[in-house]
Amino acid sequence: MAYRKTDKVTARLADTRRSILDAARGLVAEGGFAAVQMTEVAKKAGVATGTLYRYFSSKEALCRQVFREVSAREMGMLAEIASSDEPASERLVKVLRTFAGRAVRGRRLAYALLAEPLDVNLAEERAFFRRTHADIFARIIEDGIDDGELRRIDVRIAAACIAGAIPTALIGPLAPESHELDSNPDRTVEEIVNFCLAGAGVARASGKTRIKERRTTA
Amino acid sequence: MAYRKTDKVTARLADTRRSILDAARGLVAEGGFAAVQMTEVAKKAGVATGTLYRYFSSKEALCRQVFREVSAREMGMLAEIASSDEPASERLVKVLRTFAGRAVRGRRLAYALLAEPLDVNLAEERAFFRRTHADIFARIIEDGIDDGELRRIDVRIAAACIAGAIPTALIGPLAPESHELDSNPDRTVEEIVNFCLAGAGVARASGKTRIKERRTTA
DNA sequence: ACAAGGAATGAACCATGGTTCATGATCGAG
DNA sequence: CTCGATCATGAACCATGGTTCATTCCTTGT
Repeated sequence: MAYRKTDKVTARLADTRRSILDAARGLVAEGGFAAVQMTEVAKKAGVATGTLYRYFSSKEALCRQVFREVSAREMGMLAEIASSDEPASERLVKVLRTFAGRAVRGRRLAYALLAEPLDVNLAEERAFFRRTHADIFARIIEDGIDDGELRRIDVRIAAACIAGAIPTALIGPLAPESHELDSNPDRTVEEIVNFCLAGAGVARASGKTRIKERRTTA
Repeated sequence: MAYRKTDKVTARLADTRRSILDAARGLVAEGGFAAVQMTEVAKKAGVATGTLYRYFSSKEALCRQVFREVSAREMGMLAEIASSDEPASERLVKVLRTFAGRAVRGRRLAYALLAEPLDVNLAEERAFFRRTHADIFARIIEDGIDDGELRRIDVRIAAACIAGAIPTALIGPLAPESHELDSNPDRTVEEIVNFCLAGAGVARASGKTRIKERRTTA
């Protein structure tokens, strides 16, 4: 007979694959998908460029995989909260806080996932990611309406609004400057969450918002 | 003496410049900035590719100019409404309706301006465009708060939320499918506007104000 | 009409960066 | 140890699309 992969080899292959994915993910975390160049990935992973193509059929395939892995973690987190059995408004608050909070803390990665200019192939992946978000929001809002907790609105549109408002307010070019954000991310998150809740018709249980600053932009 | 541009020549030059810009704008309207290729622009404008470089120093310069011209019209429109002396909540409603309404009707162009993946140079231009939007929203909200019409919120964040929610809900991958949108764009617009108003704390006075929106569309 | 520019041309050029492939190293089985 | 098969290598290749520039065509003022 000829050749049959032994476990050790299989493991090594898996390792290499992992290290390629890790390298790519690292580049994304540093400079977004724009910074993913095959030569760089190879260098960082400690393999030759040609090797990349033994594990991924193309740059696109590699990037897709990275996108999936990174986004899966986020989605899972939100999905879990969403499926708890608390009242809808409570779940909504938690989901929004988690979404906004995680984005604010991992801004670079969040930017790559949500807002970075990227080409059509990856845009597809992002579309899925966003749709999933929106679905999670929509589901909760729908529950809330069914239970009479929320006023009747078009859940899909409200969900889309939320899915757009949060990233833009946090990480888009409109976002408060980084230092500002870093100095008090929780305030910002809270404010954004409030906007979305109000938009979705959640009667703001918490009475205190204590806001002082009110800045006119330039 | 040698040569001095005559008026006729100056006019012709201006014409050529215009036709180049128009050609580029046309391509943007059809396929976004991604569809702007110098050879295509030249063909469409009826000139040689080299000629383009007599009028614009680079592709980037051309695209920037196109972006500015297109976005200026939109911003002017909103700014005008915003500066009227109606009560803030009224202005806010009008501005949002106009923004959303125009985007929905010129979805392709709106996509190019607001959401299309584009490279950093143009992204700068877009950032300015968005910031201006947000400033307009912020100004109105601030007025509303000062007049006691709106509850106190962080105006910049609310403005950013609005600026993010509208495009996403309308033209992003989350948007209702086109046929759906086309069949009843006004409903969708109204629903989005409602979300934003609620988010900004406008007590929905709505006895349904039928507003004739201004069309100046290209 | 003609000389002296400016304007227009478009094929050639070039930079970027993804992909390939001939070559050599490594591995499994007999 | 040796053979056949797989894996790894990285320099060469290629496609895309923006930019250049030698050449030609037009305009202007005498």
